[in-house]
Amino acid sequence: MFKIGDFSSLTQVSVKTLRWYDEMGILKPYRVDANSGYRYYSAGQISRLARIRALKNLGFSLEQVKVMLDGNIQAVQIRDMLESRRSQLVGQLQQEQEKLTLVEVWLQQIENEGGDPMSQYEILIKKVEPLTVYSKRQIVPTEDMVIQLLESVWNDIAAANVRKVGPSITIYHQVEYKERDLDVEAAMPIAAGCGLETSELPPIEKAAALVYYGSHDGLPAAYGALARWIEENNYRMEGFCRTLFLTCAETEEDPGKFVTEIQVPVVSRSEAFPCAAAVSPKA
Amino acid sequence: MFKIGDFSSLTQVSVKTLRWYDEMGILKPYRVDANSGYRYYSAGQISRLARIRALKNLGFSLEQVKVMLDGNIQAVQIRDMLESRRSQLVGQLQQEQEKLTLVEVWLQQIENEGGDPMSQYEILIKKVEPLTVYSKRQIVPTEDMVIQLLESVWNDIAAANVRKVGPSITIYHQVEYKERDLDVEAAMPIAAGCGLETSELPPIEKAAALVYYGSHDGLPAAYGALARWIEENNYRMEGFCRTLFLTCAETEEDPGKFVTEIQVPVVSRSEAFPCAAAVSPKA
DNA sequence: GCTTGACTCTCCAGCCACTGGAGAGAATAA
DNA sequence: TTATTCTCTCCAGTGGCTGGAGAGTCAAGC
Repeated sequence: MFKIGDFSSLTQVSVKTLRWYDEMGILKPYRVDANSGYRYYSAGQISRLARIRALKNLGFSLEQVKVMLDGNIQAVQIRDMLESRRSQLVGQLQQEQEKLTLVEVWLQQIENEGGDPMSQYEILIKKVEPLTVYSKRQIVPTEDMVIQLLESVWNDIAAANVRKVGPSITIYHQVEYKERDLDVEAAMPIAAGCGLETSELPPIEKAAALVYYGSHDGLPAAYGALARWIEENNYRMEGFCRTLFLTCAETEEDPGKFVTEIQVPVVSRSEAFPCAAAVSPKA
Repeated sequence: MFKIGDFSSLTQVSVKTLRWYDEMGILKPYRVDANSGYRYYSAGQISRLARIRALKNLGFSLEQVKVMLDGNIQAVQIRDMLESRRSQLVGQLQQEQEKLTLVEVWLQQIENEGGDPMSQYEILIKKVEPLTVYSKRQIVPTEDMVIQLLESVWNDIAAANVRKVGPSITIYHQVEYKERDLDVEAAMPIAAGCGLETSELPPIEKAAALVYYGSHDGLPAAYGALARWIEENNYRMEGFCRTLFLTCAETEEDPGKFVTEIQVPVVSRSEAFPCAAAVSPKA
């Protein structure tokens, strides 16, 4: 029988943590003195505590640990929990790996160029959620006509008296760069089920996004910069580029102050993530 | 000029988050109406928000992001922050990798053997903190004499009237297994500066630890099981093993209920961690 | 039996970066 | 003038603890 302090120095688990495990019902003391409230632990409980620490060590939450230790649980359930934990870990590992790569690329750029260290960071990798939109897709002869397609979308929405819930988007349904006969979609996010026929823009798991300031004349250069960045950061374009007109003629008068976001779907150049091979045991 | 909701759908950052950034002083609205308290954002702020999101994306805290954006900060400081973030990330990656390996080994064992899925998890990898102890080191002819060495330590401590602050420990200062002439140290954690001469047990960065129940006769088998586990989990022993007598003759009468912990220092077999190579950019 | 000091108790606040909700006021459309 | 949709502020909660305050308890020495 140990008092909490002794049990703590025995197991190298802090007194606070032991009290917390008591409160959570994950490790009740063997006996609690009714008068003083003192907690007394038995030697036999060291095992349970060791298990708790081992499971926590693998990154399970206390709630999960509780289930694994208390529920009269079968091997198959343990396996399921391990499986889901594994895929979680693989995902985390990939994410961390990506962050690390980004940090290291940035460091390299500082070493090499010494320029404004913030300048690069207009660009970020993000997940784009699926979006409900009203849209029109068409093959237009030249770039200029894209705006007219967009305007026709605005007109339809104004006519139907529907609220816009996001910025105008154009999607280029072609992988290569073309000057003529562009297959382009003009889309406007609206709420679903509001009269107009809607469609769903698919999510982009990983998009390289660049926010650009200034008139639309600069957009080709911005696309170029983004393409270069994608190359340098060991990604590969895969999918259709989107342009989001965050502000444009509708909300901003001065074209020099337009704000535009370019989204390019990408995948890591090193898919079949190099760690994945090293990960499986006894490989 | 956008109201918070519009700015939110424009940037895909939630209203709550924008309010939070306001409160934290990391992104103040362009204008706040004095009467209504309504927040109004300008298109120009999209850039700052994009930077915030990009830096957060790399895993920096809001506090750090604030410093990076507000302080008139030099390239060298940015570099330092990136450097420290990088080493942090490398550490995290290694840890996650290890967890993943442990999870996968466990999964494999379930596949192969289908036995009690919890049984393995008496064992965990942990860091052992340095410890201040009173100790005696000696070459003893046989295993049995180890107990006597330990008892002599107990006697010294009792004679000096000093409190013990942890379990008795024996350390085998030899790498190979020997039956005779063991170089062994018996140690007892005590507070520093209490009269007795103390020494410091070094920390163990990574120890495979097994908690064992039962009389000391079973210890050799436990050592064997631990050694096997280490092998299977792709570790390698490196350093001197410790035995912690969590309970023994002092606190427990029944030798069948003794609780003992074995600690074996280990290193990952795959030092020069396989991901490390894949990590550097443009490798 | 009394004092001292070490231990233990409970309860509250804080961490991080938000999310969710309540209740009240403000803006906009019909 | 509603009715609806914003927006505001304030509070609670997340996980897994750590730290601290203030009060009660235990064990040893006198």
